Amino acid sequence: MPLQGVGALSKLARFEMPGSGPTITAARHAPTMEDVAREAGVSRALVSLVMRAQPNVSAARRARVLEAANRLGYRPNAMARSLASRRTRTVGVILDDLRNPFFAEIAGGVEELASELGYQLLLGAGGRQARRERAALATLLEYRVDGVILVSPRMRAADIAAAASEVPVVMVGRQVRNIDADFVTIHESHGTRLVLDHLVGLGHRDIVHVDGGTGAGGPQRKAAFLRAMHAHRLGARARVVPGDFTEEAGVAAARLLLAEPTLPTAVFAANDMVAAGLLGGFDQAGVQVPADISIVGYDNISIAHLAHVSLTTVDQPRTEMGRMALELLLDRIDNRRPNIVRMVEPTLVVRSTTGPPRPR
Amino acid sequence: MPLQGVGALSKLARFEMPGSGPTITAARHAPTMEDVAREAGVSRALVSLVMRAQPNVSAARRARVLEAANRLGYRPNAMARSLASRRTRTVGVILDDLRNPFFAEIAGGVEELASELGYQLLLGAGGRQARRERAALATLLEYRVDGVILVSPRMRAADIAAAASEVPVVMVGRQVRNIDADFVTIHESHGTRLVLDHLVGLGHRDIVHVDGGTGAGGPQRKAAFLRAMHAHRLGARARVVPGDFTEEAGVAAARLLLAEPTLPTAVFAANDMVAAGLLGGFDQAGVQVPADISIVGYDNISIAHLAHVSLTTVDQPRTEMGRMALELLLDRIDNRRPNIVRMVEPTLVVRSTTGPPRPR
DNA sequence: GGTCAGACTTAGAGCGCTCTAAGGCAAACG
DNA sequence: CGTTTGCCTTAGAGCGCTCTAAGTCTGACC
Repeated sequence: MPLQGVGALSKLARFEMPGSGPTITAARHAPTMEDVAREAGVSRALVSLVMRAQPNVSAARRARVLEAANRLGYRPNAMARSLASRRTRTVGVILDDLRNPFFAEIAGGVEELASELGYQLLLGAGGRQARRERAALATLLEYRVDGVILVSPRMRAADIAAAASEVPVVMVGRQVRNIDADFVTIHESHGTRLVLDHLVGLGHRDIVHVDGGTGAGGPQRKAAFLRAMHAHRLGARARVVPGDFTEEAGVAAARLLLAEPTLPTAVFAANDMVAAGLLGGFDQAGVQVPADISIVGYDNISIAHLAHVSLTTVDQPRTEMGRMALELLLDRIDNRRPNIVRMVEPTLVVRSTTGPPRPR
Repeated sequence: MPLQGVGALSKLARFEMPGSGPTITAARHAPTMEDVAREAGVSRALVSLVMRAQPNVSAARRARVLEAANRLGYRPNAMARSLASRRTRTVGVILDDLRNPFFAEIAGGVEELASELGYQLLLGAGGRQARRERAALATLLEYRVDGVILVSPRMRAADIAAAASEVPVVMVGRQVRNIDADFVTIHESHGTRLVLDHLVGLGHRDIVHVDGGTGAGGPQRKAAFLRAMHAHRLGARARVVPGDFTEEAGVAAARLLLAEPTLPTAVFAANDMVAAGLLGGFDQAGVQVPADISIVGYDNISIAHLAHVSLTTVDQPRTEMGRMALELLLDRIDNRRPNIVRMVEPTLVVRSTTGPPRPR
């Protein structure tokens, strides 16, 4: 195994004893193609051919090179390869925060497919700040990634457009007009419609939506709720309580609703965190779910399926979205073609927080 | 903005019209240092000096170069830089699965610090398979990362040792003897002792541990439980129910305990998932927590703090562990020094699933 | 036996940058 | 007024690989 930190020494050695044979110096630094070529008794270019699994190399030569490489512990230098070939086989992923499972799961999907296809992932997080996000993107571009996946980016459209003019870009969860990129988005209103079809089908009429405020997707989901209520001829009874995608908002909403003379029969939360807060709030007040009130979440985060929670919610196939984004990106990298917008269909996962309303 | 996919064309152009001036060709490919140097009227080396923020460049020259770079939209090529400088300012992170919050949060910690220090993250996931993990590691090494962080690796020690002899390595969550690497580990038994001190302090004597089976940390946690019970002179009453770190195991354990004539007064679960399962199981049977039985988890995953769950549990500072791992790694990269083992102290987070036992 | 296509192999010029050694040039010195 | 000292700046040799153009060597064919 080569030692580290002796690069300078090895260079010296090479100059000082030019006739001492390759073996001695080869052991001092990470072996290069040159070393392998010498060991196998062929030219450097042939080694390159073998390493890239090109045809037109005789089986005998190939075996000899491979064996030499193996003997030396040769590891191709991806930097040098990328520099010469102008291809890095690396894609950049920019997301908000890995600690947010939504992003982590999308990244997981990207990673999964990337490793299957022999691509490497360069990761950058923006930590909810457009400025840091932009910096992370700039760095990725310095690494000359073959393409970039932006997951719900917060950057200004102009910044994204600039990047998209330099490198193939796929955006997940946010659509921006007039940008040369592909998109993976969720059919938002469809998910909401599924929820209301379910609730109304169970017999609910008084349905409250605890919304997500101005956060990403919040206004859209609220609008979709109102539209869907309207479609069910319940437009007049549609009610929205303000929230903000957090558990605390759910707790607060539960408190608010409990303070009123009559409870609605069902609550549709902007996401699962809010739903969890609602669950907690009602639970503490002795209100039974779903006997007294039904609750539906959105996202199907990991807590939703817990026996103790067992939340009816809308699932977004996050892993699938990640894979899809990479798929589009790689296709985009080697085919010049019109932009694609891929819609993902959410599905309803019915668990035990929903049931028919208590007869009155 | 430079167009993509016209590299060959630009090369042609350069040869065909050698006297046509640099501006025409410069617009066709991503600008290089050469282009910036020409634009600023200085040598390429000076541009390099400026780009690396080296001293000994006059302010005037520096400004002129920076301005030229900006005008051209120059972006240093990290591949070329790495190749020449033999430093990539890139660290590799290998983990099991991004979709597991435990790993995602550690990775989040690493990312956070990395971006603060101007390092880039190359990510690889093993998907619970030692083979894939090894492959991911090999790829990272081809990219000549400056160092590697292995989070709870499943690889054989020999594979890790081989990697550690090529590149600085820091391991998180697993300790291996005789490997030239640093370690970030959790003081396992301390966490368990905190739990038992808490429970015994509340007056509990009949405490059951639902263990994690043979999974990582399972046997250790079980052993720590037995030791701590012994230390409290409760060795004879210590009881372990087999589990496996999943929610289902918790549900099954609850069912098992409920089938017995008397319930223990407290249960210490191997992790929060098991605790959630216990909670669900007892809940369904109408057993009150913590009035009838206290439950303690381990990990403090995001669900633990939900109002509806509010689980007393042991927190492991995952973000901190990630940051610490990178800190050690970077220190290790530029200082040759003895290996370091950094112990992280878990803390007990008391919420509402624990209370004094019901008097009998 | 000479020729030539086709299969293999090799030489060598980059890819875009870093970094050492050497060069230029002004101010300061004797 | 010729040096010397320091500060800037430059030339140029790589870093390890890819890839085109130019070989070399067979064996088949006439």
